[in-house]
Amino acid sequence: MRKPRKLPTLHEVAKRAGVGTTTVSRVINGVEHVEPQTLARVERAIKELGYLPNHAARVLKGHRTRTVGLVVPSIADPFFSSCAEVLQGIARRHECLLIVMATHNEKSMERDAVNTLMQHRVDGFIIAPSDSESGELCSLLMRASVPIVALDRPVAGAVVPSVVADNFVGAQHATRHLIAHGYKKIACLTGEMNLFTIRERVRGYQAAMAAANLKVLLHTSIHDYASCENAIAKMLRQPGSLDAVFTLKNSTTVDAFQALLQLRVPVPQKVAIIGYDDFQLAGTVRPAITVVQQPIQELAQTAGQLLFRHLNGAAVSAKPAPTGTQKPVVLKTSLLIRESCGCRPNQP
Amino acid sequence: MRKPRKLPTLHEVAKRAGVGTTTVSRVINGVEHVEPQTLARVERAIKELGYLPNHAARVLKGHRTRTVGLVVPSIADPFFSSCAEVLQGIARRHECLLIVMATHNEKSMERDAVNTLMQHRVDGFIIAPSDSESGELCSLLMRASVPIVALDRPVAGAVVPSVVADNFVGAQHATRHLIAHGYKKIACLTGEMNLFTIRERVRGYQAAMAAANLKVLLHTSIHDYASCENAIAKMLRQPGSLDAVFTLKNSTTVDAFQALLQLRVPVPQKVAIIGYDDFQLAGTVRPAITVVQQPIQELAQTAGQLLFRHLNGAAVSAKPAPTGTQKPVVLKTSLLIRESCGCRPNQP
DNA sequence: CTGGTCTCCGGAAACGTTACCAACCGGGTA
DNA sequence: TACCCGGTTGGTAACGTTTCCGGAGACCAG
Repeated sequence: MRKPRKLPTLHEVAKRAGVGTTTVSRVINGVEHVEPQTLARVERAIKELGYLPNHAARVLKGHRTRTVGLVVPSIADPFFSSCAEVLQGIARRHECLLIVMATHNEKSMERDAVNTLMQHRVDGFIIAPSDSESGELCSLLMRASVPIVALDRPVAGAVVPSVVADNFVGAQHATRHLIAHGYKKIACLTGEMNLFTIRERVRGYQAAMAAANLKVLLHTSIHDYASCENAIAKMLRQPGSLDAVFTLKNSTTVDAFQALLQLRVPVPQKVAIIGYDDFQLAGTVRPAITVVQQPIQELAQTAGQLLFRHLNGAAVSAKPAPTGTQKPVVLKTSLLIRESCGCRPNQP
Repeated sequence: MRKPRKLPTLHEVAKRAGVGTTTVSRVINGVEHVEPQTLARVERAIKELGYLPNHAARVLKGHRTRTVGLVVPSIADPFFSSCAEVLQGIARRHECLLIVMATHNEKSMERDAVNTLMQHRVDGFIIAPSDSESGELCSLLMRASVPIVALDRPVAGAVVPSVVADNFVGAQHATRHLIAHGYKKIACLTGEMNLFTIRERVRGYQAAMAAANLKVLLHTSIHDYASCENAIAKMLRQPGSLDAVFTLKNSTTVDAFQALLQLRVPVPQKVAIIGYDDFQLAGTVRPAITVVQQPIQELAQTAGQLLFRHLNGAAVSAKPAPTGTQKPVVLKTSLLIRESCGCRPNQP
């Protein structure tokens, strides 16, 4: 019962136009040396038949698929969906199709995604690797010599070029800012510690605290609103044990802020807060929330540029970098100062 | 200089395993009638060579691509990226690949997207049509008889099944709620009026206002924060000319809310506000914002189910629906009552 | 008139896979 | 012995393109 799939082929166009298949092929590829008259005939036939070239057949013959894959933890996450949007634009400009796959930070899904993409013979990869899964990536790289660039997180045993934000400095800067305000009991609410970015941010926080001789207050098991409110309430129970909160993840920032409001803690008079990653309404809410802002657009943009430079430019040799291991491209973050850190709107 | 692209083929696997290509094909397709011993040999060869089937070649032979396309205005938009996430999950469950394309509500990009997807011979489409562009869709439908389902907005001269939210009732309900609170000067800040969803919401607003004998206050040219604040400030200048604001789009809600705060207008004591579409922090902000909540998950889910039912189930005949035109599936919205409409947390 | 260089065109061989068909091999049955 | 049959195999023709190669004219110089 499954017959209908039958689009016109190049042969049918050729027959209808009374020319050979080669000529039709030349026309759809915009090759010159075709008489204007025959060209018109062919174009008419194409239009009349509603012909659309069969991508699979083209790929099978010529070797490029004009397709690149993007592998990210989630499409719904604002950070990665922004990246996807930017990258799709870049791909479009290079007449490429972008295929986005979500891994939910699971190894098996990541493997699946890469596999699927390889079966589709994508010309290149951009991937936000779920940590320490680079073995497979590298083997794929060598085997197929398909260009890969890592986004947001470097690949562990990395010989692949990567573009990341400066998580360490970003977190360090934010923590120092709180310290400069005179806060001493600064708690850090992390996200999943198995993520490279989170670990870097923790390191930055720790470095700043250590440099100021302050005690590190790390909470690594916050995963939803309840646990967040719980942790904060617990700290508040002993007076003077909490000055400020530094949250390392978007959703945690929101949770913590909401918890502080819920617990009727004046922000920032009693407890200040800085979050990592900007979000919608962070500036609208009262008090407006100070955050570390990531250069999302630039991150995606440079990753895309890097990939397409490899794709169009010089051949990808077996040794991608003459220097050995690739230095990752590190992009600066910036502290977006609003009110929740204790600053007045127009004052540092 | 572009040599390297050379993955092992089925032939090479066959040669290495000392069997025919047919046998290898049987193995990778999990067909029975293969002796355990040869199966093992083949599987070993596959592993050793790192063989991955060439999707293009498979497609060229058998006719299904196990690929579906999703065409939406934007990937970065939370509404559509949530849809994409859900749909990708469904596709995965059906062993299909989802390809997402953004149109930015431009006709040309929509045409491009559909074209590209057709060249890739996707098995089916889910599309949020940028209005009144259904001519092409229909022609494609008939020509190629590839299943399409419309998401969020119906196709104009629709013979294609569609899944939409009840924008009319949603807006009507919200407006009535404001009216019930005693507000009389209720302004409606629309989004792009060429979008079906927005027009429906406007209709709902108008219906509710008319039923209560109230004057319609429509603002159709709000497109950013400045114009939003401007419009509100202008209305406030004449005392008693603004009771409440009903915003029809996510970003407009945020802008309007921010403008009211900026203008030091007590919300909801002086001016109430209800927005269309929920968003992060809508419940955290003070006052918490009442919104019309759309059934995003269900929208995507039923669209996906509809598509895959067509794909797997009965053949898609030339006349998709025996009844003629397709009735769209309409999903209920709900009014998420918080504070900005004038309600106290636990009171209607 | 011959030979060479253009321009325009078409035949046919790939590309990597699947599906059809035939073949082989045991062994059970007449 | 002749026959058939079910479980295993392999050869080979497609699928719709692109590309190589060669042919047919047209034109010009020697």
